Amino acid sequence: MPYYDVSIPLKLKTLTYYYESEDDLKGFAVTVPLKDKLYDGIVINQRLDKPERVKDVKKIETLWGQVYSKNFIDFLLWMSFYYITETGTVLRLTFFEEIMSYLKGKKKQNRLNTEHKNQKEKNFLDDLSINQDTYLKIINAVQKREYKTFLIQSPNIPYEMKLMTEIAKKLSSLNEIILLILPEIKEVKEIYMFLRDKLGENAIMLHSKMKASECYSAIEKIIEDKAKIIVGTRFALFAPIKKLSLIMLSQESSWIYKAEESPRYNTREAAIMRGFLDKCPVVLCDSLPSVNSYWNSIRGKFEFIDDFSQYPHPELTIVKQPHIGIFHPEVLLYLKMYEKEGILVITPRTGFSLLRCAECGEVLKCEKCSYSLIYYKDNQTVGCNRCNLKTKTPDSCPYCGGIEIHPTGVGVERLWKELENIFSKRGVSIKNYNLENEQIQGVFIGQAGKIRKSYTSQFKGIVFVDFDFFLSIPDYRAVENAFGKVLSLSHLVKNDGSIFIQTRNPESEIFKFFRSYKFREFYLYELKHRKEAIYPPFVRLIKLNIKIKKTASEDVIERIKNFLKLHIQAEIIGPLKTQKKEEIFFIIRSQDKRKLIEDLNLYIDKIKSFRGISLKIEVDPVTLKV
DNA sequence: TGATAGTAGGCT
DNA sequence: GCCTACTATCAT
Repeated sequence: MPYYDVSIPLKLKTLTYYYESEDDLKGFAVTVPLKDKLYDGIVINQRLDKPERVKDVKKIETLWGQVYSKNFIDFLLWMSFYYITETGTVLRLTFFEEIMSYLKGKKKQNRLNTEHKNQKEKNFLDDLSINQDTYLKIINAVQKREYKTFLIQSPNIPYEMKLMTEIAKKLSSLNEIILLILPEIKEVKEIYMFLRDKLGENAIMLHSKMKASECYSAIEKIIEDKAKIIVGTRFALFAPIKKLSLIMLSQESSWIYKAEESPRYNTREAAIMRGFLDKCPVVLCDSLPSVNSYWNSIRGKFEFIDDFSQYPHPELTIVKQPHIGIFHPEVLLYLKMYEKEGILVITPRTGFSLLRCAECGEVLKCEKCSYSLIYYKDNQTVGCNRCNLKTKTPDSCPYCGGIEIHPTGVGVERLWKELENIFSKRGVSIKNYNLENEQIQGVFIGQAGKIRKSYTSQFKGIVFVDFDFFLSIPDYRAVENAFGKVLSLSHLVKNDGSIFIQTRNPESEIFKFFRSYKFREFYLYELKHRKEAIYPPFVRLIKLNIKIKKTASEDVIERIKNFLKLHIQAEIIGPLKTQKKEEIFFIIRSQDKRKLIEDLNLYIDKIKSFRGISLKIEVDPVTLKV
């Protein structure tokens, strides 16, 4: 009697059912009984015997037909294995609900047509050009129908978008189905609009802010093979496309690609695996590819394409952040010379500044979470961005009692004041940079984390103030991220423009790579350091987050640690504290990357069964902080 | 000692 | 996701 493992979109692993059919039902939608209810699920695989421990195997109630390809099921299984989660949790990412309502014929009532107005006479993408060699390489790779990953270092983000649209145009004319993924919804819409103008109904959009009915009709088009180009956010990687020809990922190093809920997958890694299983090429683009991806190109796993050096770039100047005043004289001069052509000044934080005790040199920190406190000069308060707490500015240093506390570092408030001082007499307007398509004239202020990328506005220059903040973030990827940020904004600068970076330590080794865009040396430097510090990509890190409930016995943590040490052949770091008292985490580190995941899959149920805890697992964590 | 609430475990 | 069985707590 044939048995089938069925996954149901619940936090649940596969369950076994039988069905009188010798067919391989892998990828079929089915309805099965569970407890005393019926659930829809998907057949994951066929098996000859029932699992030993199960007494009565129930029967598959209804067979709905094949909805996922076998490759796609393998992709789900890989997701479940690699991220150490139940198959059901992964299944929930795959538009299963939409597929079932399609099969059951419950077509959504008001087919909200996403018909868009044939507006836009001109799009910023029209004028851009791309490297024809790169274009042809990708088209050729698609026609070979083999897995292969390209890593393209792009000159800027608009270039990536243009490359995507050109390739989409060509491949849709050849009847290929391609998936374009970008980090932000705004960017997805931009490309979608452009492609809709050129290619009409062939292009569809998929992102998490779409209405249920819009999402449904998108999935319907995919099922009926009417969609040739699927453009979306990471959400779209799990679209039930039967035969993919190409996956392209813009800004592969973006932190937005990391899912924040279980399964905490990394879109880049998942996209590569989907391409591998579907036997199609994967193209990763970034102006500053992640160290991880670059390493993969060094060791021959990816083909590296340098389109960055094919195009001119703004001059990058690194100057000393002065102790008094905010701007280096050279920067000040530049501001005064080019203020009419538009200059964007970027600071890492809100408020006026941080505070530092002149006696002991400590920067004032939040008592609860030890984040640096932000000083708001106007109302004489200090606040913690993480805990959202605001208190009166202390009169004395909490560490040494000293009474000389000075502002240090630069925030938005302080920038405003300084720029007003410099420019008020000259009648120059100072504005917050947040609107799109604004007339660029005068001096703009932006806070690094909040800048929304525009693809049309162009400045004469960008100035990064207090850049050291980005480098001091406690994350092994801080350097990579800091310079990634600079390059991801470089398209906002005209070709004859300049980017200034103000730092307290301009002699530092890392800046020498960026002065002349010497990326290879940067990567080698960074990789050397990671190897020495035993960090990825040379090892695998897994974070185990443990919430301790009231019912837990006092020594659970100790017992879990002993269990891990006994069964997992890896370095167990922790328990480490989080800012929440009832939550701790372990970092598990191993050079045998595959074995670590295998071992954890083996023992995860045992770890979960410790009483009074709830466990969250994160493979390849983005940051070691919580 | 039984009602009640909150929670942990299993489902094939 | 949902049902059930368990246990801690408290009023009776």
